[in-house]
Formats: sequence, structure tokens, C-alpha cells
Amino acid sequence: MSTSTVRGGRASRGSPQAITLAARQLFLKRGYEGVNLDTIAKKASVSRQTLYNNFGSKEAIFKAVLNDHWQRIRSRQDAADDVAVTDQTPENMLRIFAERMIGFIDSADQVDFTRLVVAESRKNAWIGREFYEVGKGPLILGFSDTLGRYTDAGLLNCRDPLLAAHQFFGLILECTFWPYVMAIGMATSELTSVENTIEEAIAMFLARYGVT
Amino acid sequence: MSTSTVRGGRASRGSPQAITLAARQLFLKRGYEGVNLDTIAKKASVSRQTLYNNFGSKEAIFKAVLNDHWQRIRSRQDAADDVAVTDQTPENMLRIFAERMIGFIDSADQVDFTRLVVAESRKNAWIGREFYEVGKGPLILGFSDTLGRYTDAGLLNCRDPLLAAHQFFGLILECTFWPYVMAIGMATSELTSVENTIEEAIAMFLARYGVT
DNA sequence: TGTAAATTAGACTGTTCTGTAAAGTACAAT
DNA sequence: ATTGTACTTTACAGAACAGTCTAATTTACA
Repeated sequence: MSTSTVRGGRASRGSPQAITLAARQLFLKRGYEGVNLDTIAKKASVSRQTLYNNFGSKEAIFKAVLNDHWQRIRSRQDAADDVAVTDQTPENMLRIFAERMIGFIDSADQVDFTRLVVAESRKNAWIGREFYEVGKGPLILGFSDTLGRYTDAGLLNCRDPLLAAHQFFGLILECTFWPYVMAIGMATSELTSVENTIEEAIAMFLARYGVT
Repeated sequence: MSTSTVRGGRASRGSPQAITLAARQLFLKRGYEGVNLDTIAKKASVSRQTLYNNFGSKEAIFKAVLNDHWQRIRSRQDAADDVAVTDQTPENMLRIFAERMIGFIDSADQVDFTRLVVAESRKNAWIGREFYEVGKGPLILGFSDTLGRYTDAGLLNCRDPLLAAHQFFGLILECTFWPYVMAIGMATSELTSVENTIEEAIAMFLARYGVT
């Protein structure tokens, strides 16, 4: 809606998208306070003034980056819903959800974004909440829903599907996600592979909630 | 070693301890960049110059706070080792470790400290590693050790004790710890109590690794 | 080709904050 | 009383940075 309706000017070189893309990479790597507008402008091949023309303030750029990220996640989520989990054995269903979660983490710099949220939500608590409500929240609610339906169908035995969902996520994230958020990385990742983590999580989950 | 050997001066009002205590509280709440030396000085009832007399730089104060925290954790850890876990049923052993972990979290502002580490380890990666090696690392290694011994004694059946230890931690932390680190808090904590989280984690762990 | 809109580079302001320096003050030991 | 030492107050240098303003430049479109 912007670059196509310009009547003149140097046109579309400094489009808002190029700016948010550059800002995204920098904010993810260095945090909000760690980036100044000169750096963003340079990376976007744009003058600093253009930043103000398009967004008005540094904070507005930051919020645009966040909204852009929420948007990406939402579209990913919608796409995932299309691949509905039906008529799978419990084991396959769990594996599909686990791999969906891993894909969710790998895509879109989820680790870096989590680090950014943890750092920045100290000043603005809404960031943490929104991050959850757009990302992990729907994911875990959908999973809990599926667990409930499998239980109703007699294929699983989860008395508390929401708790069970968190447990399953915890089994996987503790080895594949949080070590990276904590900047430990290799220290714990060498203990096992992602595939094995998933298989062991499934085995444990079914040992507890599987029906014989 | 400082306040008792002073030969003169206004004596001991601006002791290093008072400064690190004030700095600790402020850094935990607002992060490194979110605190300036005037604020620390004021909170410690000390002039800003005294900060430089005692530490030399802001970064030095920050590192002193970190070292102070490592020290607290280490002494806690040593105290925990005294209460050795022997001759307990597997269930009780797991409960003891779970409660020890919860205690570890509750004490010493572990949530706030984790947030600080995540935020600051972006610039200094060593913070994350040191945090792990002093805190959670030994905790999980000790637990893994115990799991191995129980397996050798035929009371449990953990093929990979280290993985099992991470799994157990994940079951508990996913509900009791990470939501607070992510500044979501109540959104997920209302799903169940800490006690129930522990009991359900034990139940799941024994369903997988218990011997009949 | 002329015009209007957008962009650019640069200078400038005001603020914040670290770190330093200087001059004075309280207190204990001698 | 004198002296030494640590603390306090005040001031200032130096840098970084958000945001504003201006003059010149570029480009699309009529």
C-alpha cells in the first residue's frame, strides 16, 4: 500500500519492509538497547530520517518488528491447522506434534526471539504475554484439545489434558530449546539427538497415559 | 577484611557488601543497562565516587554481584549434599530431588537471575555457561548419578540416567519455572499447583522407569 | 519538461550516563 | 593536636544516542 502509490521520490528503496527486516536481524542479535538507529538505517540502505518518516520512533520500529513476527507465527499456525491430526495412532499423533513444535522452534529464530522477549519484557511485561498468546499458547491449547479427544475416544488416558500437554512439551523443550535460550548450547545438547529426545518423550508419555 | 582494618575515614558506611547488596537488587530488577551508578550509590547510601573507590567500574560491580550469587549457590549446594539421598524408595527419592529443585528456584531469586543471565549473556556468553556450571549443572549431574545408582540396585530402570534426569527436570520446570522466566506467570501457573506438578512428574517418571 | 513527493546527508539539540578530578569533611590512630 | 585515610560533594570531560531541522537531490508522473 505504500510503494505502489508513491507519486515521486527515490521510491521504494527505503520501503518499510526493508527496514523491519534489517531491524529484525539487529534487534534479535543485540537487543533493543544494543542497536542504534544509525545501524538500522545503514543495514537497510536508508537514511536515518527515512526511519522517522516511516515509523516515527525507535520504539515504533521495534513494535513493527514484533508484529511482523507475530504475523509470521500466526500464518505458520494456520497452515499447521490445515494438516489436521486425525485417525493417527497415539504414537504417530505425538510424533507429529513434537516435530511440529521442533519446526516451530527452528523457524523464525525462535530461540533468539525468546531471548529478546525475556530481556525486554522486564520493562514491558506485555511483550511476554503477547509472545505466549500468539505462539506457544495456541500450540499447547491445540495439543491439549487433541489429547482430550483421544482420551474421549479411549485411545489415551489423560485425566488432565492441559497438564499432560505441558508435560510432553517439557520433556522435549528441556533438552532441545532451553539450553540454547540459556546460551549453554553444546553443554547439554550433546547428551542426545533431537530425534532421540522425541522418541524418549513419546515412550514416557505413553507409559503414563497410553491404554493397554 | 575491609571494615575492620580501616585506620580512619568515615568507616564502614559504604562497605563493599552494602554496595553489592544494593546493586544485586537493582540489577535483578532492571538489568545491567537499566541501572545507573547514581541509583546504586543512592540505594547503598553511598556516594558515587565510593563505588569507584571500591570497584573501579560498573562492570566490576556487576561481576562482583555475579560472584556473590555463585557463592550463595555453592554454599546452598554443599548444604544439600549433606542430606544424602540413601535408602529411600524411588518415589521418595524423586520427591526429595523435586523439592530440592523447587527450593533452589525459590531461594536467591533464581527466576530473576535467570532472566538477567539470558539478557546479559547475549553480550557475554560466559555468563550463561558459568551460571549453568555453578547452578543447574551440578544439580542435574548429582541427580543423574543417583538415578544410575538406583538403576544398578535394581530399583529403577534408566538406560540413560542423564537423559532421564533432564526429562524429570523438564516435567517440573515447564510448569513451575519457565512461565515466570517468560513473564507470563499466572497464564500457565493456574493450571495446577506445584505439589501436583511434582506428584504428576513422579507418576510419569515411575510409569516409564519404575520396576514392577 | 515541470512539479510534487520522498529521500538523503549533515548539522544540531538535549539528554543520559560513565568515568575522572578537585576540594572539603569526619574519624581514628599516634 | 596532628596526620592519614576514606568518604562526600560538586563539577566537568567525553561519548553515545534519540529526535529535529534544513538544504539539496532524486524520481515518478502528468
